[in-house]
Amino acid sequence: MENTDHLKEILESHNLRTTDCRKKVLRFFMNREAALSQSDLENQFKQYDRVTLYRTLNSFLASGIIHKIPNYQGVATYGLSRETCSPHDHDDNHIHFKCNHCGQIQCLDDKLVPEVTVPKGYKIEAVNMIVDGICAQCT
Amino acid sequence: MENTDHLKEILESHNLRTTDCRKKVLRFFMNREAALSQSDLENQFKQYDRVTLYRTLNSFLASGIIHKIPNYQGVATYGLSRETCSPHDHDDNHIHFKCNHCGQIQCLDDKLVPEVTVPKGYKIEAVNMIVDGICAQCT
DNA sequence: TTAAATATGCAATAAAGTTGCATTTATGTA
DNA sequence: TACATAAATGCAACTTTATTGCATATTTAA
Repeated sequence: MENTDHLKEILESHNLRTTDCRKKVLRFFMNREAALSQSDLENQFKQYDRVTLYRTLNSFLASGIIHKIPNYQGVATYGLSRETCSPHDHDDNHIHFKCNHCGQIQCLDDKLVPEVTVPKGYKIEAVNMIVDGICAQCT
Repeated sequence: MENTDHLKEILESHNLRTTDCRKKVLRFFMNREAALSQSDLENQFKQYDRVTLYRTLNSFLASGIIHKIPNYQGVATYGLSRETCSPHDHDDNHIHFKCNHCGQIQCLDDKLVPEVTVPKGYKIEAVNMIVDGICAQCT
C-alpha cells in the first residue's frame, strides 16, 4: 500500500510512531484543502476518543506536521478600536504584536497593514496581521 | 468629572447606556496599551459578575468600541505545514483565508506574506496574516 | 520474542462561552 | 420630579473545549 507507506514515512521523519489513528488523521489532513479543528476530527473519526485526537493534534503540532491557525474564537483578547475616538475613521485592518516573552498583545495602530493579494475569485473584507516576537520592553 | 463625561460621551455615541460597569471597563481599556481578555477583566473587577463582563465585552464589540484579536488559543484550527512534504523549507509565515460565508479556513501557501514593519526595538519572529472575505467557491 | 517506551481509552476536572429569568437600573416623558 | 419602559445586571444552569492521571494496549528496538 503505497499511500500508507507514504504516511508512515512522514510520521517517521517527524519521529512519531506509526499508529492507525495518526495515519488516518494525517491522510485526512492531506486530502483536505481547508484547515481542520479538533471537532472536525471528532466528527470524522468517531472510533477514536477525543482525548486521543487531542493528543494526536498535539504531537503533529510539536513535530511541525501541522501548524496552528489564529482565530477569533476561544479565549479572545480585545483591543480598543481606533474609531472609538474618531468614529468616522472605520478600520477593519490591524497589526497586532504578541510578545513571546511577556505575553502582551498590542495593537500597532500607527502601522499600516501592507497590501495582500489573494487568488482569483476571492473577495477581501478584512485583513488581520499577527506579528510574534519580542517587544521593546522585553529586549 | 471631565474624565467620566468623556467616557459617557463615547458610550452614548455608540448607542450604549452609561453604567458604572461600562465606564470602568472602558476606562480600563483606555488606560492600557495591551489587549485585554475577559479573564483580565474578571481579575480587575471582582465586583461584577463574569456574565456581566462577558456582555459588556459583547456590547463594546457590537458597537465597535473594541475589536476582537485573533489568537492561537481556544477552538483552534490546524493546517498542514508546507514543510511536511519538504522538511527543509521551514516557513513560519502564512496567509490564511477565512470565508465568512462557508466558514472554511484555507492556507494560501503560494501567497507570500508581505513585508511588515514594527516600531523600533521590536523583534519579529513570525508573521501571520488572516484575511477575511468570500472565497471563490462562495462567490 | 520480549522488554521498554509510547499511544490509547476512560474518568475526571478546569476553563470559557452562552442562555434564561428575576431583579435592578438608566432614560425619556409627563 | 416621578413614572413607565427598555435595558443592564446577577445568579443559576448548561455546553463546549482543554487538560491531566492512570490503567491498558500497542509499537519499536534489541
